[in-house]
Formats: sequence, structure tokens, C-alpha cells
Amino acid sequence: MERRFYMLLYRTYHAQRSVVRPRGAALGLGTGQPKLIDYLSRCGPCSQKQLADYFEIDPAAVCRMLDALEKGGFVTRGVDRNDRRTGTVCLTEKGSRTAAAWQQAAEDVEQQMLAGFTPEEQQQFAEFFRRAYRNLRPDGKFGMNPDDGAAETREKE
Amino acid sequence: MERRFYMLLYRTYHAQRSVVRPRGAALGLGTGQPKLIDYLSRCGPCSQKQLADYFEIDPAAVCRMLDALEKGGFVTRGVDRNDRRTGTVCLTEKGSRTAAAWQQAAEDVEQQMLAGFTPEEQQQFAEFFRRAYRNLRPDGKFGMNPDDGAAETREKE
DNA sequence: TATCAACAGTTGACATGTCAATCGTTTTGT
DNA sequence: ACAAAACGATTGACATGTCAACTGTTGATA
Repeated sequence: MERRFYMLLYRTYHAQRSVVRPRGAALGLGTGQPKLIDYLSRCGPCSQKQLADYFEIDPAAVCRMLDALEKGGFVTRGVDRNDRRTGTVCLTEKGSRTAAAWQQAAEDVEQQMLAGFTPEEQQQFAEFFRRAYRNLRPDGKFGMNPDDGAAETREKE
Repeated sequence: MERRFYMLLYRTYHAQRSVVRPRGAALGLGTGQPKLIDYLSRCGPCSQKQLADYFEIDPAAVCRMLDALEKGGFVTRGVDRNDRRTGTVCLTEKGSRTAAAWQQAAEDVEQQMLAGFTPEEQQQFAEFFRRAYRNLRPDGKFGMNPDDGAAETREKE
């Protein structure tokens, strides 16, 4: 067996991606796009910076995925009236429907991945992930909750 | 907390990558290249197909990473005398030294990721990965052992 | 034996991530 | 009030993965 944890993580992630990709593609989405519309459907309209911060990815990546989502009619981009640097990303009707469909797909993938895990094991597995994650980004805030993002939004007022 | 396992996996993987990247870069390697020279240093010269099969990635990705490794002087590419379709990838002296240095880096990253995990927890975490992996690729062989790759090579004779 | 299918490798086009540079807007400091 | 700095978004260039098409070699079959 592969003894390196970094390879276990790498390979499990890639296996997941190979399962996730066709589910997203069936909805007209690329690999990275579902998480964006999922966030938008949970937390409502937000800026691109918020998306980049929440997922801890480069704003450039967000920008290009939104280009694709916009072209596909899943989101619209506007400009914040109070700060014209900032864009406001909104789900369209189609985007909302797709986000709902995606949630079902995500459920399916999760069920497949965790088949045979008891609830206690699932709990433990999740806890391991969180600990490993924290170890890997000791200085980064652990923003793994969509509600955190929404909270930040509210704070701005 | 993020309740979706697929996001836990995604985010932990990305956190790891952000730690791994600079370690590889310090050796002149891209993100995906260390695993290739690691495999070569463990299992000896092999074909590109073997690398693609072992890591379950597209042969095209292997081809381009080897382009970079070759340009960097880490590997050489030859042609199999018995089958001129097949290339033979060999580590150079520099490649071997770099592979050894990478193993230390990988050790460090692993230590960081698993800080605070008891040996039993590490064992369990690894087992969870393997189960999840198998659930995600029910039809794929679980080739997570470099020795498996070597075994396949031997079988060919 | 001559053809056809399978195979290894390469290349092109795309997606998603990185970093670095740029553009226009806002905020800050004097 | 103005100059400088910070900031959000965008774009270009690169790495690594996907798939699809192509090349050349090998092997199987009629």
C-alpha cells in the first residue's frame, strides 16, 4: 500500500474528482463551478473576493469560472453601488435550479464515497480532515462554513 | 463547519498542495513532478504508460511532466528495443539526488499534516482513505503500492 | 502476406489552479 | 484636496489534469 499520506490524499481526491466531474458535466458545469453556485445558493449574492476568500483560491480562478458560469447563464455579474471596484455575483433562475440539482448529485457522491462507513466513522473521518487541514494552514482561518461567509457579509453593514 | 465530505477532501487536498508546492519548487520541480521521480527512484526505469497507469492519470499529463523533467535534466527518455512504440524513462544522477531530497520534504509535509495524530489515528485515517478510494473506483484496481507497479513489470516477461 | 485493430506516445484545445502585472476605484495620510 | 497606497477585478503566462485526434509500431486475422 501507498504509505505516503500525501499520496493517499492526492489519489483519493483524484478518484473523487473523476466521479464528480461527470455529475457536474451533466448539469453543464465544469469541475470547479458547482462549489461556486452551491455557495451562492446558500449565502446569496456576494463579491468575487468573498468567493475567493471562502474557498481560498486565487481571485483569477474565480474570475474565470464566473466567466464560464455567466456565459452559461447560471449567474449574472453586477457592480456594487457603494464600491464600484466590487462586483456582485447573483444566481439566475437557471443557476438556482442547477444548484439544487447539484446538491442531489453531491449527496449521491458522498453516499458512494462513504458507503460502509458507520455514522461514527464518518464523524471521525471528518474530524481527521479538519485536524489535518488545520495543521496544514496554521495561520489561515478555518473558513469551512458557508455561514461564516454570510456572517462576514453581514458584518459589512 | 463545512458538512460536505467532498468539500472536506477538496479543501484538505488544496491545503496540502499549497504546502507541497514550495517544497517541490525549491528543488526545481512542479507540483506533479515529485511523484514521478519518486516512483522512478523506487521502481527503476519504466515506460510512460506504467506511470500513467500507476497514478491513474492521463498519459498526456505524464508526457508533459516528463517534457519538463527532461528539460530540467532530471530524467532521460529512450526507446524500448523490443517495442519501439514504448519509451523508457530513466532517472539521471541529478534526478536521483532530487528524488532523495524530495523524500525528506515529503516526510516533513507528512509530519506537519499529521501533527497531533497518535499512531493509531494515523492508521485509522489511512484506512479511511483506502476505503473511500475503493468506494470511488469500484472497478479500478487499487494500485496504491509502488511494488504493485514493479510486479506488473515483472509479469510482462 | 496484407490489412486492420490495438497500442504507446504526442499534440491541440479546454478547465482550474498558480503568480505577476495592469486598470480603475477607494482610502489614507499630509 | 491631492498624492500615494491599498484594493477588487481582470488578463497573460504557466502547470497539471481532462478528452480527442493523430503518428508510428506491433500484433492479429483473413
